[in-house]
Amino acid sequence: MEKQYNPQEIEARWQREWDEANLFQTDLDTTRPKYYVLEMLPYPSGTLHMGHMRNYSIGDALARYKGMRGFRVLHPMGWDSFGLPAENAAIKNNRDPGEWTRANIAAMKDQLRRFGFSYDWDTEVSSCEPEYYRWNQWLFLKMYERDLAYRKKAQVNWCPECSTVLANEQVVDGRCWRHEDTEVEQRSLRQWFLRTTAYAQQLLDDHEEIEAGWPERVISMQKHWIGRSTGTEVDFKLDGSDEKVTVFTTRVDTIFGATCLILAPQHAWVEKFGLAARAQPLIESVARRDPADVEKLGIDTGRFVVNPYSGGKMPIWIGNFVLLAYGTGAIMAVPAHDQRDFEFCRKYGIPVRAVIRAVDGELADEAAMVEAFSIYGVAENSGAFSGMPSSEAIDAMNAHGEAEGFAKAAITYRLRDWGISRQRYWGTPIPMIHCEACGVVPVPEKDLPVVLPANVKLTGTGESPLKQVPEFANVECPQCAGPAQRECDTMDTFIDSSWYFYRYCDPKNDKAPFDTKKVAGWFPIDQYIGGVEHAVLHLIYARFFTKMMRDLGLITWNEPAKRLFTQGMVIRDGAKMSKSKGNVISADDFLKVHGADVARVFSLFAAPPEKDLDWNDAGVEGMQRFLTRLYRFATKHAAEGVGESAEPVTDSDRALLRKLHQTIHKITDDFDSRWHFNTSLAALMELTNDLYAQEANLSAGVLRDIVTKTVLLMGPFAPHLADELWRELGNDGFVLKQGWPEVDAALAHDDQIEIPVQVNGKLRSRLSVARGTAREEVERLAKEDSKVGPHLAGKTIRKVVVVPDKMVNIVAN
RNA sequence: GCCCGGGUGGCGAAAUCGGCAGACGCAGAGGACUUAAAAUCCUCUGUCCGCAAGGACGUGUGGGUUCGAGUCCCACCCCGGGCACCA
Repeated sequence: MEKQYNPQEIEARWQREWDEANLFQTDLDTTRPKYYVLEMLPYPSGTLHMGHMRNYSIGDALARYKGMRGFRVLHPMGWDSFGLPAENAAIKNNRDPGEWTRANIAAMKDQLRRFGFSYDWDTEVSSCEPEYYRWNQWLFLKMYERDLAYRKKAQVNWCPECSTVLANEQVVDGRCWRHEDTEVEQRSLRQWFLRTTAYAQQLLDDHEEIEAGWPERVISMQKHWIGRSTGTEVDFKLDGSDEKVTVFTTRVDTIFGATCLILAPQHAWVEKFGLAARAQPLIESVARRDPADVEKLGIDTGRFVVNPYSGGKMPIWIGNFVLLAYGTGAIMAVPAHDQRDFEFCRKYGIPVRAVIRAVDGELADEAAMVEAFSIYGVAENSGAFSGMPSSEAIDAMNAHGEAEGFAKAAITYRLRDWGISRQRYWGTPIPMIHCEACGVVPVPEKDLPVVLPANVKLTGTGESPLKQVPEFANVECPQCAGPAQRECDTMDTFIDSSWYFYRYCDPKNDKAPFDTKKVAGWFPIDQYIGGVEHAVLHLIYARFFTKMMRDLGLITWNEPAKRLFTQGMVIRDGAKMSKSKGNVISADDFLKVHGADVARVFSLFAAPPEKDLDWNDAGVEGMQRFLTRLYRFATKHAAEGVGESAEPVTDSDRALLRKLHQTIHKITDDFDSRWHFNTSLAALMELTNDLYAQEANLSAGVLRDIVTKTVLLMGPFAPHLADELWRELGNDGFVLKQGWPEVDAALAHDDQIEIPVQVNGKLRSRLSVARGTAREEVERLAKEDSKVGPHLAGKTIRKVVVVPDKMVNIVAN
């Protein structure tokens, strides 16, 4: 009997049934192949947005598909629950961040449940709980033991709005990644760092292992971020002294053309020369500006260095375009062969000396130069190296410098060590103690976790809030038992998300971050899914942590995730959904009006998952119509054909069975290769349309077979509807526990096919022929075709191209 | 400036290996049912010429390769993203 589709009623009922049956519990039976599908865990802001919903709809479709294909699936979810929003909300509303966070988690978990995502909540992880963050602390201690965690005074990025330090990765165009309008300041603070640079080369090399499964874009962004360049480090002696300054250059072949040495304004020698105050305006002149708009500024220090290759004296300058953080913070300026140096030297009247000529040309006339000649050529006026091509000169000069002890080949990375100290409350306490007598002392492992104290007064002044808590801050030194101070900074929350995916495999372990054997049974992650905005933050940190944990002996592999998928953003009215733009669709409202299945199907249908999705309310109606059509058809015929043969009798039977099996083939292929679920759903719509069109001509048993398999195919996309119809058809159990429908190649096969006939590449007719018709026969039919004839009149056939079962092209003139 | 993507109807898109461009959905037009509306169902819908049959044109622009190009090659234009005074 045809029924009315009532998604809200159906969805609530099935969510209850799934819970009661523990349907999503992870199967630990190791006889079946495993599949680990992971979606990036959310920050518990309190409400799920449509970007999350899209991310999880993709992951859930995959998880359910793999489940139906016979894999035991690990499909976990958790909470990246430390972080500033909780603290800011606490200051604003005078509420405990923990209480606020846990209430948000409860609300979002309920929303996830109401979307019907197949998460195993027994593996849930929440990073703000001591059961989790104690292992952040433990890992930190292990890194400290291996000198991978260290403390140093450093120029750091300070966001006045966040009142805390930011990692380089969290600074975007000189502004805070959380506050687009807030300019980041530089402060000199003592901070904890993780030695990510120790893994720079491995992070690059191991791209090879993941290249096949990660988007090229992400790999290329990471390569650029790590920024390896090969070159030479050269020591220049201060004239009249034995002190040296080192510069890094990729073009040592140009060194005979160096006419001055330029220090970054923050370089140690600037202070040494007593010029720090004068150099300050140079620092400010480049702060948060587009480099193209910044005029080059310099200060002559009046000092000189000696060029170790040429023996010549070169003045030392300070320049605003030299970066302290890259290379050694000092450069040799070769104006003739570097455009930036050229601009600087011309402005300040520093000589230009050409030493590289084009391979088939002459040395440039320095006085007439209007721009630098910056490509490889042949060295001239370069002592013993004259006449050598650039690359040869580089090798020879490296060898010479190394022999003489003033230079050596070197590799420089753009990647910096990861500053992780945050002067905030809602994060993992750094497990260190400062003792006046013993210095920095690690908290003994047995004293972990260092628990974040509750009821802390938050003021947002920029001082670490934990300093205001004497019972936390004042502690006995573990070494000498004297009075000591705890480290009161907390860890960057990106630490939390750098290894959470391991914890899912063993979430309740209180002896170790995880059991090595348990994670080995699930890793690597078969498919990781999340937003591309994490390409250089989270995804570099996560790879770094995996390598570090491998070196600690916790795991044995190099890379956490075999495959990564980055889905597009959800856009509405031409902009990313955001509160400030007022174009947000609330998940709760949507569930009330349309239900979960409509949301899921719409988000998968409206665009292929890697592209941005334009949210369109009319399109949503269309998906509702599709689900309703399928529901009505299935319920109308639910009782028919039980126990009857599914052998085709009528032509309609054969046509629809063919369509069904072609659809199964297509969707299976989409899941296994391209993930173009928009076309999977289009195929299911076509099948549904055909069912309606042939409704009266189908044998009951065939109709039942087709409807049953269509319901199974819908399982990954609209799981509530699928289970409801599965039950309506008189079946037991859940769609998720059924096998994925098999393609019957014989049924999918078309015997009679239509092939286009072209004359000179233009479509003129179509032939209906049996599949496999011989070339000659097709050619004969094409030439005799009544629609083709007029186009051949008066012409000579020069050639006939026949692609069997595909097309015919008659070339004539 | 450098590195990635991308450009197809009114809109979201499809065309997976060089072989019928525009599947599927939205929007629109017309019709059926209805006292009426909603819902549902049916038909049409790239542009131009034509009563029609049919024809011409058509995947950012210009060239090229090919029997045949949205797809491959060269040059260019535009849009989006990433990085950016990286020595």
